[in-house]
Amino acid sequence: MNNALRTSSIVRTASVIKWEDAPRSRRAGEFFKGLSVEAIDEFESLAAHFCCPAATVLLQEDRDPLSVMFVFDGEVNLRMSSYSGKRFILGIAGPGEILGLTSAISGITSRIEAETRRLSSIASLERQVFLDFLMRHPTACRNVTRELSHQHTRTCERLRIFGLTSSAHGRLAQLLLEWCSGGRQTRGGTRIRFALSHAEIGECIGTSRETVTRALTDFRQRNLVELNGSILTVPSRSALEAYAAAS
Amino acid sequence: MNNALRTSSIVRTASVIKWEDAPRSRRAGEFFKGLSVEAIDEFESLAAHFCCPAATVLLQEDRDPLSVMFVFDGEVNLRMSSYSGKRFILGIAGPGEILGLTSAISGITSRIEAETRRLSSIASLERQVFLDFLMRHPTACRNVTRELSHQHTRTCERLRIFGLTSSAHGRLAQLLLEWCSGGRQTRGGTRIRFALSHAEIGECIGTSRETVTRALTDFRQRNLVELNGSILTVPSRSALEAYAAAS
DNA sequence: CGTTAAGTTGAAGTGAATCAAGTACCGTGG
DNA sequence: CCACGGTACTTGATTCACTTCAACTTAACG
Repeated sequence: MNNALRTSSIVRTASVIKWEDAPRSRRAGEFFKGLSVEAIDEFESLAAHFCCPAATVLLQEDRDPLSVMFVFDGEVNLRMSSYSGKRFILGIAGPGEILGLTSAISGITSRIEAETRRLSSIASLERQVFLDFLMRHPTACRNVTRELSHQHTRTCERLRIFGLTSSAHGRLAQLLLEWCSGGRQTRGGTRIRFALSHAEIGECIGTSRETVTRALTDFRQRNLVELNGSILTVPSRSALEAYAAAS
Repeated sequence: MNNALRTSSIVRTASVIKWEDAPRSRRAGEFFKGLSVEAIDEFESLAAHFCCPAATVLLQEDRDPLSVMFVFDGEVNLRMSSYSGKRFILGIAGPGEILGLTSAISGITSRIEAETRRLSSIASLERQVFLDFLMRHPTACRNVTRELSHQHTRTCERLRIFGLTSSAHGRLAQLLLEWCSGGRQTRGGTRIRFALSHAEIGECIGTSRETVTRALTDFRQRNLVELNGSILTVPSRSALEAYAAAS
């Protein structure tokens, strides 16, 4: 997994041929789909590559609205925070996702903060350089459009949880269902990795640590979930859906 | 204002010259910016124009994900609703906005419903026709990208209200501040038109009718707002901001 | 002038935040 | 090996804001 953390320059000097296989796989996500080798090469020459340790702030509210970051490897917390210190997690960006895209396009300072959860590999472009690149490559522009609509869909789903589900238990159920989509189907149910602490889960659904604990123990008693260490299993997704709908 | 409700065919037969002035002004919004006369003409030939009365459902959850609608005139409620009957208003789309854009681009069925608030003038394109149009006109594609990022920004702002402000009073204050951006600055404060009922405001911020009433009377007593019929005045925006931050 | 929708106000019930105390689980260093 | 400190988790008691239900007032409209 850490292979991907090698900087591009190393890959480049190794072999030009590799541009068409190995690096291509490294470039997950909408943006690089269908781009010509020349376009990717150009992108590579424009981007600044770097790795950063966990808890590195990549984007901050009202600051640095002028660059776009591509996540090649790692995990990045996307969060919002208020002046009163309250904050919440909008989602977690993984490989292939683009940070600061919305504000780069519109020019409006976004109020989303990005912070790495662990060692991550990032490529950064200045806003104007990025926009010029899009002008030269209509395919990239179309990909960005698609990526934006994915991001918007995700934000809408999160808003849906907040807007339509008033109870904390219901919101947690919804969140687990959302995570189930990315989980592994096994006999015994859908299995998902449970990397977040109760506090962070609370930040995802806008509740306190304690409420998350209580809700999870409640779910366990109802046999809606099973917890073994950091592995969470949902025996019956439809049962959880029914619970979520009822709350 | 209802002039714009004339269908395009009428405008067309009237005079070809008018294509370059009057209709251009009718086409508010990101999408038509910088488009050539030929491109707009092509768009016009592809689009189905129609007017619809208030309370017409334009887009429905899980239905009709295959068309894009351009609002030329009128107001359209954007809302989400759950199977349990609960629903909330995400925002109100006006002239120049595009409905169903996100789902048309990504192909994922969006869960946003659109319903006219009053007599509205709409142009509709089938999804694939729209996508083909974008392929032929890179400028339109770029405009769509910008429009998408605006929509995303708005969704984020709404999510911000839900995620960061736990009290209903605080959320109302935030909503009013959001509306202030589109209000008129006068001596005496920022004046905004207040077209929504208390019930609808409640749906915007996820609270009950009664709570909205109580919060508004509270705000009046604190001199944070003044209410005269359907005109709401915010004497000091900063005072309201301070209140919102404190809650 | 009567009917319907919207707004107002009160009282009761409840879900969740908060505070507080205690437990389990690490890795560290004596 | 065990004491130690830190973090995450658990559980209980209290408090409060909001929902809900209900009665009532006001406004809107044919």
